[in-house]
Amino acid sequence: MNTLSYGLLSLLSNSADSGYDLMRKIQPFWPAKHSQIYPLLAQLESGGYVQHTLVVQSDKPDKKVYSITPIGKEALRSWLTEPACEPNTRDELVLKLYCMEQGELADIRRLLETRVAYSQDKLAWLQAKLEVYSLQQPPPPLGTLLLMKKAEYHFESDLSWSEWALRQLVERQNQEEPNPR
Amino acid sequence: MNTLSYGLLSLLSNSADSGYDLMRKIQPFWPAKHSQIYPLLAQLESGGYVQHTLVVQSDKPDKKVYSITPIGKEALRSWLTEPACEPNTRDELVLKLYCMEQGELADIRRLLETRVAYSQDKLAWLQAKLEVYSLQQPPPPLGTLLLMKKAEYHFESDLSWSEWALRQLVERQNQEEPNPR
DNA sequence: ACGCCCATGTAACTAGTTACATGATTTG
DNA sequence: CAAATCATGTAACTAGTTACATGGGCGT
Repeated sequence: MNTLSYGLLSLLSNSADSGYDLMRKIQPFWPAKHSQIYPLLAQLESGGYVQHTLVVQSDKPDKKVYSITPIGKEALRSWLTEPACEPNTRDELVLKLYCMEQGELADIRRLLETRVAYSQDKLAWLQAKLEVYSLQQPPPPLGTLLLMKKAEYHFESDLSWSEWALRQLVERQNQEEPNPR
Repeated sequence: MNTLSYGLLSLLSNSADSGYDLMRKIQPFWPAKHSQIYPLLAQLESGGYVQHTLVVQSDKPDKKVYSITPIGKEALRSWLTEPACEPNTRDELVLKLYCMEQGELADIRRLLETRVAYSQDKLAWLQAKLEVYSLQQPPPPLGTLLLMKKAEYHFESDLSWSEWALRQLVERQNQEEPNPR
């Protein structure tokens, strides 16, 4: 049982889902491809943590809808008593910024502009989703709200930072080419 | 050439360093163990991107100090012209929060308290480091500043979120046990 | 017609972690 | 006297990505 397995159980503890949907839902919190998820679900099923029923669809391919079992819930319960391991972030942009002196300012500027746009998109998408959730009756479980708020905090700060960084860069650029013409 | 290789080159473009030091410096931006770094450095050397000189030390074990070559700098230059891939974060805590209904509120509370303390520590450490850097003469390269500021933004937001989440949880806890005695 | 979305799976590979191995020096 | 730090490396494993494979429906 690795972290991704627990993550899948965690999603299933809120609602039954197909492997395909689990894959998309877990992306923002724990990136994983379908090729990793399908075998894990089979493994979880053979361990008795989940079970599936085949749902036949006419317009779309048939799917396996997985649901959590009492054994799965017990596994989550004991997992929750253990401390969480430290979060880790891998961001290629920061590695690039560290050696920015080696390249063209225009390239670095493009990288930062891309990041600004990315954060804006993510933030807008999240806020739309939070809006929907706030109107929902009955209100969604507290866990869901905490997650979405965490993502909102994160992208707000990422946006602020990247905008600030871009301003720093533009300042530097102006210093290097003062008084055009 | 994978991202970690470029990351090592990026660090070396600012200062020559031993594998051991590179390992510690790259941690915050791209977690990696020494067992991954040493073979990569050997590979980078055989590709002509870096070279090392043996530095004999009396009080500590001898070390190999790597420095970047013109070929390495050229590799960085072309890497900087390519777009950076999207950042990804893996945080076990969010997976745990998502299934918090399955466990005890006290356990969840402990998890959040741990996170609050963690963010506070990181933030304090960073701000001390930023303080040192601001006094430094000559000022450090812009890239370094951008990175440290990014980390500061990040831990500030993480701290705000985790404190907010903890308040939400305590509220919920009070609702469940109203008017003690 | 071409490509994307849905849906599931396996095979081959790369990336990353844990464990094994060694050994001196400093700190509690 | 035990544990941490410095320093390098390899071996064995787990985790994660890319590529291969299939196939109907839907939009342009």
